[in-house]
Amino acid sequence: MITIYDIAKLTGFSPTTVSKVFNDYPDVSLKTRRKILEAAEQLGYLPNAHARSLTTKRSWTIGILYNESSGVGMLHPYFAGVIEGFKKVATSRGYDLMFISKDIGGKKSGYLEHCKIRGVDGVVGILPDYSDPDFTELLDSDVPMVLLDQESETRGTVYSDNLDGSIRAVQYLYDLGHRKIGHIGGGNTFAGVKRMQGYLQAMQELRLPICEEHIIQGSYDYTMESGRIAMEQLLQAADSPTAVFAAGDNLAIGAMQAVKDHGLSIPGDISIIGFDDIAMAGFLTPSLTTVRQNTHALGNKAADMLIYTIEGGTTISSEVIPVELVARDSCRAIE
Amino acid sequence: MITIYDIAKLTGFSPTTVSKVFNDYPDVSLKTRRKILEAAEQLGYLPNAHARSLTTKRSWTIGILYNESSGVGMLHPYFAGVIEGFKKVATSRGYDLMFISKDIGGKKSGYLEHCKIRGVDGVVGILPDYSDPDFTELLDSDVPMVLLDQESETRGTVYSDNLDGSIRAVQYLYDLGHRKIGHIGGGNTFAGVKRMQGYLQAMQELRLPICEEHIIQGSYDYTMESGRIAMEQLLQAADSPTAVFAAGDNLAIGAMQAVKDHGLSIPGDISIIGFDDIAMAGFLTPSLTTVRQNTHALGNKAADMLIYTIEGGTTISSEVIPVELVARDSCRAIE
DNA sequence: CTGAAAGCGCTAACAT
DNA sequence: ATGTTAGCGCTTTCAG
Repeated sequence: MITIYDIAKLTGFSPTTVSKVFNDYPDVSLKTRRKILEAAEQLGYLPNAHARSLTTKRSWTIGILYNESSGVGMLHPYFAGVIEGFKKVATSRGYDLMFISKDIGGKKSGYLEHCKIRGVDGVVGILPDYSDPDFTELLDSDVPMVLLDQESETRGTVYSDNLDGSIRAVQYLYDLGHRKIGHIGGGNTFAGVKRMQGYLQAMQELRLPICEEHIIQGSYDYTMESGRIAMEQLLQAADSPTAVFAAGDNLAIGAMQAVKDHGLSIPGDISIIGFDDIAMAGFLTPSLTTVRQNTHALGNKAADMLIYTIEGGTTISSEVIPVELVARDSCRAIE
Repeated sequence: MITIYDIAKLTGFSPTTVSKVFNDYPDVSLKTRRKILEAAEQLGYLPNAHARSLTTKRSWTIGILYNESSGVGMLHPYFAGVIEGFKKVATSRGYDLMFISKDIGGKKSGYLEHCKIRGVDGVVGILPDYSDPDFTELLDSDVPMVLLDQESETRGTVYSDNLDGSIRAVQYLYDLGHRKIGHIGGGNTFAGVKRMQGYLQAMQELRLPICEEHIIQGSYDYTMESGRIAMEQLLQAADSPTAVFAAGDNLAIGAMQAVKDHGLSIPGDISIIGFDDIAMAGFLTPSLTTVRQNTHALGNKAADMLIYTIEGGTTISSEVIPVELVARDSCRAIE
């Protein structure tokens, strides 16, 4: 391995000067800088990140926390989209991304321990359930952090405008003439709660009766299967809804299947609207009307915030990313 | 930060002995070991991975190479599934995962450079196109590596049995009575080529005429949109096929949409079979018959191989993971 | 069984 | 503008 000492030897300068060149110190003459750079090129020098981190206490690494236990995490397009967006700005700002699991070195440990051992500069959390005690330990630590889909007194957070999106979804169905509007919820997750809240609020504002039978919780991991089961229940209801707002596209897809299984048509018999706008939404039959989350913007913003914090900023803010209703074919006007 | 020196001071032993305890050296008395462990616990000691890596030249980090330029990468369920599987075994063996991009430190560089600077112990590649010159540089290096969806003389590789899967897909359609079987290809990717080959081979073995008009390439990134476009072309064909084998589920989904857009029914007018078995497949209407790739096994196997290589093993092998035909509703028997 | 000493590659005061 | 020195936290001979 080529080190700065090799370059120093070759050029006759000291290792310090060599180091200065690579760190863009101003107090190196242009001539020296050139010589050193040339020698580095010639020798094929590459810096050693570990050595650098050891002295500077900066690893230029950001940890990604995500749900590993439930199958969801990575496999959900939402997660993938956010990470894509996050990675783009993190990379451009010089940071690399590392997955932080509860285990390290093949042994059980915890998020905080893992972060400390790896010396990550900060962490981005994308979890459905932030109440995990192992997570709160990290939350109470001094590790810079930004959270997706969460509110916090002490940390920056980023999330979609779930409330607005839900209200618009219900309003949209209302405008199409629907009065019996059901909801398939996203369980006790941050987004699930917010969307439920938006649904309830919209129903109230529109002076629509809120019928308990028309509100069914899907699972916290937004699986299609749980959407299917929820819709089954909705269809059992005495006076089943003419339209359903599902808290996630996967839930909506499961719901669509249940409707079809009952020999009913979408949107003929029941209109369905989802939340997310996963890539698939436009390719379903019928194509799914949904509330689009801007996952890319979510990721971008989260990275901006985290890096700001890492680099000394201190604002604790909540960034709310606007959503957009995408009208397709799964809802129809009635009456 | 608590270091081994703090523990040494507290217990009265030398830093060396402390280090030995954490590295499970046998030549430390049980009593000493206990005292040191206790002190470590009490002080809240956590090792510093950078310092350790600096001396040992082992980072316990594995780099993930994936396609960042095309939007595909991370967003495709295939990728996510493989990484999930990979991560599980890597984590259990003590390794963490880091994304390796072409950039590092916010500057353009290259995969190899990035790997060297970060000192990863090995790399797993999941790329559609391994001919990227920036990648071949890494391929020619001494960095331990395993490749997905690729064959190589010098590196371990893991891939699904694309040939077998494709042959079975065609055979399945044949058994249902189909004789005019079209193919939507996965472009010039490893999997695309293999699946095309399987299609052609099966057609020949079944003594079915191979009609150029019935073979259309989708895009190398397997987008639904490209599947839709390909199917449009297939429908223009003078004597359009009664069944289509698509090289990926996304392609199949796009194809299904095109068929429906033409007022035709699946499987009434045209049968379609895909490849992948993404989570969505069973929830489409009609549900999609497809060839299931075991992404989890792919990831597991790749991790096993890579770690074996990292830890001194030298076998260069290709591991082929079996696939499975999942019959659903998008294909029907004719005549 | 325990410890002293050296060194991994780099950076940061602090001279000069 | 350049160099000296010390040290980041840990492991590894090698001696005792």
